[in-house]
Amino acid sequence: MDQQLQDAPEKPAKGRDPFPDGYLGYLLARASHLVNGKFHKELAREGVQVSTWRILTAVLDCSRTVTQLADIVLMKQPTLSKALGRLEAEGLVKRLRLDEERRVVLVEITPEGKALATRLRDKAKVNELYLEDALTLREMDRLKDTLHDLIERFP
Amino acid sequence: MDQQLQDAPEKPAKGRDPFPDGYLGYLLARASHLVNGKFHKELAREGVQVSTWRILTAVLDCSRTVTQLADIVLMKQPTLSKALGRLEAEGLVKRLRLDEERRVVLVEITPEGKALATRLRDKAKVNELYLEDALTLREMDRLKDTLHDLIERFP
DNA sequence: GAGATATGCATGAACATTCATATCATGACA
DNA sequence: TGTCATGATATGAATGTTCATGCATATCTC
Repeated sequence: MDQQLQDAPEKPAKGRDPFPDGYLGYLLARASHLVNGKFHKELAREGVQVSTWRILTAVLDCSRTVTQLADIVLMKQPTLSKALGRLEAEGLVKRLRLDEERRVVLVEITPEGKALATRLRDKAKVNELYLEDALTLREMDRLKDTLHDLIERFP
Repeated sequence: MDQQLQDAPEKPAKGRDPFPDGYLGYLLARASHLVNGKFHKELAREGVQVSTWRILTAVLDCSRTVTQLADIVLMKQPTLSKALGRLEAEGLVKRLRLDEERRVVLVEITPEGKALATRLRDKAKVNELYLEDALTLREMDRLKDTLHDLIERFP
């Protein structure tokens, strides 16, 4: 048992993996945690919450309704509504109720929000460059394509 | 702007994506959310928490220290300590302080825990079969290899 | 071998997320 | 037009997570 404790579990050797190492769900979670975690720490250093980053980025180029946005940013709708409250209080987004369909709220970024989002997005792009130490550009593109397919086709 | 609101944002067409769709961090998060989310709903139906599933699976084949385990299950150490308290109260794991190194706590699965974990793991394997509707086995293997490489080599 | 430093885990208070449900708007239809 | 089913968003209470920190143990240095 001591031997099992000594080697670092975070980097399982390719090939063995009983579980959860060979389980795609785990690999995806781990890769996501790793890649995003690095950037999230940068955000934390700037005092920016992850939800702020996700939301602003998602509405930077185009306004979205709350429900659409919840799907994009991978949050439950109530979680998002509360996060929007915070962002609105900070003046980073505005909520507008649509006239044509008064149940719907459109989330729109403010100039302040746009400034912050643009700055963060640039940092994120830099962060993505670190990936080139781990994967070739070819592998990256293939990985992105595969993930796109998975996302589009998963039941 | 209406047009942008009408089409489903969750399935971006391959090729366009300014941001975040073309951002690998987002694709990984989304794929992980999708694949794991489906299984997590199954767990919820059985009244099993995600943390329970992750922890039990991680110690099913081999005991781990708290710190090791926190890394494996992608949780912060305090979060894990509290989850372990719950699991221990339910009789699914035991915590043993090591004699050789009395700072360290070893987390060991109990027979009850093993029974539950085995059952859940089987369900997870079934869940993974759904992936075959989205990706070929070849693509799956390649994806797993790429993720392994990414995890091993990311700075 | 005593003091300084580091490591592993636990815990309380602050904060975020979630579930269930409320609220309000819309559309269908009798 | 009034009622009902449905949809979009908000909110309160319960729950979970995290940060900061505490305590105990181990290691290092002189």
